[in-house]
Amino acid sequence: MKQKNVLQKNNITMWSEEKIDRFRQTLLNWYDESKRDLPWRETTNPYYIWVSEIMLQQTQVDTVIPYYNRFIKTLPKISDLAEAPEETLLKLWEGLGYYSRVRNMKVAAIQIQKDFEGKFPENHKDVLTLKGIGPYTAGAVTSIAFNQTQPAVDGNVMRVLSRLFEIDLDISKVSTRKVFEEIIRHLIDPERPGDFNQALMDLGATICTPKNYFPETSPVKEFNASYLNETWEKYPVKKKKTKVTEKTFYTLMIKNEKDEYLYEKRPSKGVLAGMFTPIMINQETFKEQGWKLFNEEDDYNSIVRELEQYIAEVYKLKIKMNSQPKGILKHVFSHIKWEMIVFEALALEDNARFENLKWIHMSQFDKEMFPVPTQKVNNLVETLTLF
DNA sequence: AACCCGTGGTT
DNA sequence: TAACCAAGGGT
Repeated sequence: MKQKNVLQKNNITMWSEEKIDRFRQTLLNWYDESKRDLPWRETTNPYYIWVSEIMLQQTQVDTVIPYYNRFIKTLPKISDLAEAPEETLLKLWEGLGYYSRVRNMKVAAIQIQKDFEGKFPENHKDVLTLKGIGPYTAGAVTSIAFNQTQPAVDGNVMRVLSRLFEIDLDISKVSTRKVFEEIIRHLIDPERPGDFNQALMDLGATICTPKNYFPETSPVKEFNASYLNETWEKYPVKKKKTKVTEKTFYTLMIKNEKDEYLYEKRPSKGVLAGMFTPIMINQETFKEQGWKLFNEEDDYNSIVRELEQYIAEVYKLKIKMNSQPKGILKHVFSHIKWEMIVFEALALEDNARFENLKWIHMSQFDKEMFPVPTQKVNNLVETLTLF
């Protein structure tokens, strides 16, 4: 029995060597003329390439640029990253999201100091051992910084290739990436692998986009089977996401006599792990615990009395809440939607002394790292007069 | 394999 | 507006 390779299994016919050569030339010529000027394209320093690739995970180029510039300016060497306190790193990352990315980078920087004598590893397998670096990022860094012929298959590349070859595999599945990597191993330019990978991504980001895709404007349209067959609207195939769940929180901005506000550090796992928010009480959990004498509608009086009692019992803190919410804020995550019913409150005695609680004065807000939902609450409260 | 993890921009 | 999307990785 003859063993079928990955491409044969998926009914993908690879181009001839001659066609592959023409494709490389066409794509790289287009890239040389049309590539975007990006700060991380001014260097081959693997550390800087690494930083950019981590920031670019699930994040748009325009968002990343200022973060990237500030990050490498503040921490110009891997050793700086390895030695930086977590608060410094989180402040540099504030607003970018997916905060485990920067925590993992610190872990990886320490790995590099320990296992690779402080020098970013060149071996692809070594790179993959670094925390937070997966198949895409390993391929990106080794191809761009070290000119290795490694595939770097991201969402752009899968979209471009699925249209070029009319591939109907579901690109939301992790296993699909391997098929596209095999295609890239055939196509990648051995002289300029990093540029080749980046060219495909630029093409996906600027021309071969998800929407507003006009294939006749593509520099490689003659290679595009879905264009020639007028089937491009079918690609890429992507399973729809499940709906986001909604959660409602009574959110308490508690102020003491020193005009400081009370924040609570979230658990080390889960959403916004280890970050500060005001005290947030999940409405559902609250009800389940038997605090249910209130009815909703526009009368918050009974809710407020219960919340005051709850804070006294759970946090050992006497507070006086305003009887009406200051506002209702919404924040959408990738998979959750928060509704925050924000109340202002005064601490009648400053005896909240739990480890996870922290009083912070408004004048220190810009020095603290706050996730965006907390920033929204802060902004709301900054506009109000308490009592 | 399926789900978790932020945020901002578009349609 | 709800849904979708963006240079993914960890568990």
